[in-house]
Amino acid sequence: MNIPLIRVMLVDDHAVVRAGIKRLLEQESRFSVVAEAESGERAYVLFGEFLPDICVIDISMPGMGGLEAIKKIIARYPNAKLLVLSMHENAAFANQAIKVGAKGYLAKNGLAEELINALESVIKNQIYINANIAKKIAVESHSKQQDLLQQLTAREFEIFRMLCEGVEINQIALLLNISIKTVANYQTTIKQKLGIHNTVEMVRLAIRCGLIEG
Amino acid sequence: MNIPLIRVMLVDDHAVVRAGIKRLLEQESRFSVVAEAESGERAYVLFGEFLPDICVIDISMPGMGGLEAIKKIIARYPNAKLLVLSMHENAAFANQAIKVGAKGYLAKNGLAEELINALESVIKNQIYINANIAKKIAVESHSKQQDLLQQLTAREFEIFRMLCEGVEINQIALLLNISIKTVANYQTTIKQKLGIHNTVEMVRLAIRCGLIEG
DNA sequence: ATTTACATTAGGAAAAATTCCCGACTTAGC
DNA sequence: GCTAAGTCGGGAATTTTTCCTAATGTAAAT
Repeated sequence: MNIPLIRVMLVDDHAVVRAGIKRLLEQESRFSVVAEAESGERAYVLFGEFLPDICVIDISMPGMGGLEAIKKIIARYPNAKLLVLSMHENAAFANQAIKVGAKGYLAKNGLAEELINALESVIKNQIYINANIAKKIAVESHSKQQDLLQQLTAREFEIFRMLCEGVEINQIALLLNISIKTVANYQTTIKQKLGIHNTVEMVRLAIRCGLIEG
Repeated sequence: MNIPLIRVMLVDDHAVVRAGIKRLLEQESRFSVVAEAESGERAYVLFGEFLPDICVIDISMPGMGGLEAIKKIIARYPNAKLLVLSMHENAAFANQAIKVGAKGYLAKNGLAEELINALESVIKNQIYINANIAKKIAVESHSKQQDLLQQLTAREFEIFRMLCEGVEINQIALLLNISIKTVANYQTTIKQKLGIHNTVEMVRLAIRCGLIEG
């Protein structure tokens, strides 16, 4: 009896990490890495080309970023199985990832076995969220700051993150293929929702929430 | 003829990354991962216990962090071969790592082959630094962050700090009894001197320099 | 003592960013 | 079909930022 291999695609801007995970998965003889992408843009293209059974994707990548890639992929392939493997063990990121259509969220500091488990859960059409993060979601979701971030829509959150990363407005517009005006307007509503009056407060809030590092 | 395996220790807070790199190295049949640590504290303890031929270490870890661990290890074992594998392709980080005694610095977005090369260079008592980063060091080494702040005049520094605290320009003008125009002009020259293009970078620089808390 | 350098202070003009208000379009849910 | 919410962006007014210029004061250098 020959069980077909699960065809996996890896998306991460770190080649070493990709190569490592590839070895890791292929050692489990039921996985086969059929494609790798180093950016959100490439991920979208390659997903259509290879139509993998599942895609492991990092969300904090330069350029388009993972969330946007997930959104674009899900828009075209609503049943795409996307498992987020992030360095942020952070409720806000996990929430947003699931909101835009990811089927799982897992921190890189998890065990290798957990990655395998997560992959298999998602393959079985389940949603997988790391236990620690699930706990954090439960705990943090009652903190004021997290509530604030929860108010943001997916798009707002995404733009908020980019703004806090220091990406300039015209760059954001370019990367997201929307007008500068739209980004500027988003910025205003984001600040309003977060009760923030200037850029400095915005960055510091983002740091407090673990969205970006100091 | 039996070549002895090179005994490697891995230090990274991401278990998945560790496991991946372990597979990656052990596929190259001349490496053997003899120990793994998930924190700087553990790294120091385990290094003494296993005395590996070489240690691959991430510097951005929670807790003690990699730099501090490197310093402690080098203090006890000055000939320890420590290769930094970091997510930051950044001259400042590389400088710091080498300064505290690391024998190599490599970004995670490099190729898997580069990791192997780096390991072998360091084993041969060479210093290995990724080409891109070496270039960056050459360029940036004359403008270290702390030196940057030293460039600012007293008034500039004062206004810089207030700006980073989130005090609005008209408030600053009021507090210092000078014109809003003056404050605005200062802001421009401050950004120029610091090589900064927007408010976000300004805040993050201030946090990195310990001027304000995240 | 006079020059030189530079820090501090601003104004004017132009450019860029932000805000506020509004409308269009799409999608999900009842 | 209707409604609510999310996404997108134009128009106009306002604010912020930049760039240029220049007046002062002060301290070090010649």
